[in-house]
Amino acid sequence: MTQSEVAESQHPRERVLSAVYPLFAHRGVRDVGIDEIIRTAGVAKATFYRHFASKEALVLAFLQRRHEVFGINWLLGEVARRATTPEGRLLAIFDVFAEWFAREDYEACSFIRVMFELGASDPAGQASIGYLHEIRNQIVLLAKDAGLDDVDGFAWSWRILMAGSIVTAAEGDLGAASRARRLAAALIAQHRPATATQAFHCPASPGHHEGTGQFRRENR
Amino acid sequence: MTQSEVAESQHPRERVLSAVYPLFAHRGVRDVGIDEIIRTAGVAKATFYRHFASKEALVLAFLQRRHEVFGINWLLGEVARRATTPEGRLLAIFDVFAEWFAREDYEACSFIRVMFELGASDPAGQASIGYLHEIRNQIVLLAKDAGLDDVDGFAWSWRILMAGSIVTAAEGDLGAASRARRLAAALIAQHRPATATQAFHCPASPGHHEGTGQFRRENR
DNA sequence: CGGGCAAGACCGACCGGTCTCGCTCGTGGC
DNA sequence: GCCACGAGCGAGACCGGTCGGTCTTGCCCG
Repeated sequence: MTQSEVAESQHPRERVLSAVYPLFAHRGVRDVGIDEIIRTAGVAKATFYRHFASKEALVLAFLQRRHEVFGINWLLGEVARRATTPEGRLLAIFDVFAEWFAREDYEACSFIRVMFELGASDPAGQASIGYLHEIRNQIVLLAKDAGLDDVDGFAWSWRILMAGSIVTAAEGDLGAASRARRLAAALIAQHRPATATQAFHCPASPGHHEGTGQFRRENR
Repeated sequence: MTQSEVAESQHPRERVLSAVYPLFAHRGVRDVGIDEIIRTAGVAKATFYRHFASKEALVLAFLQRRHEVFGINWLLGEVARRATTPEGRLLAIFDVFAEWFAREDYEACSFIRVMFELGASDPAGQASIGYLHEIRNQIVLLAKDAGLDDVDGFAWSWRILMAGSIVTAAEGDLGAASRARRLAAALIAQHRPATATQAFHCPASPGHHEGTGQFRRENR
């Protein structure tokens, strides 16, 4: 193997995965057909199906790739470069988001998009939800590091801010990240134990249950 | 006309719209084909195309219908039934959301789903973003009623909470609405003018711009 | 020589969209 | 009051294109 050419002389499976990544990430899953995939990857159709049992298998592999290169672990690394304290690392998530949202080819979160595109009952939708839960679990660990109260409820609320800013950024809000950061700071204050908890006014909601870490909805 | 039968003896366009509504709302737009639509509506294909120029035109009509029967005006009505004060009406949004999320056939926000499914450059995606902006504009008016500061930034932040809870509810958080409500209360406190503004600690972010009402991203 | 490959023909199913049939029913001329 | 007409309709054949997926061919390289 000459190793020259471009970098295309890799394993066909790898060529397919790296070719399909931007297509799926930017345009979603259903809009990209097999023919376009193999054309972009420069791979024969038979070769594609030697390495992937079906398009669904490719989608699952894409989601895993997304999780590996642009998921929570990548985010935790970025966050660690920017802050040293546990609370600072939490808030730094939205500084990373600010750079992400500012990209002119901002493509939002593939897990959320696939969950909506294919539905929660589809295997790829289930996998997406699984990765989103993995993100939330890491938030739980960060919250524990920060010594916060009710880390599970905190992580769910944190996910609201992450998902909400991702969506409103796609809607067109250029300041979504900084807005979410302000809300995140308030959320941290709400979950700081004992000393100087919430000093702000929280109007009561009649018949308003607490809503702790409860979970699970049957797939539609 | 006997007027009996069922209630199906309406105008074909209306039959198509009411038949397609649950299909699009629950399964998205691309998953539902023309053949299934006309079969469900009990309408001939030629009749369908007499009333809709294309499937895209049907999607646009669906979005408009969604906006009319389940959009911001419906939400404002529900909210008015539950609260009298401006701040109470704002917070009541998440009480309505709590009931919405609890439905076993919860289908999330069609505007967000279509925006992600078709992309921001697609006409239907553009229309969806337009309806989302209309929602935000009504939040601005509610915020003005409540006498809050920076109503535009407030409305964007409020949309973060709405969109975020919608997404995390789809992920499986049964308490998304009450969590968002708590955050919303903190957001209102942040935007209450002068008297007793934020008493909580908001850690500084190095090089962190303010992020006011700026807006607009070019369609990808 | 043989396994993995690129190229691409081929498959049935379905896509969005057009067009041809009859049938029905409301309407206007008489 | 009657009837012929025509618009609108349901049913469905049909169109080219594309979908995901299979299979054949011939090449290249170990």
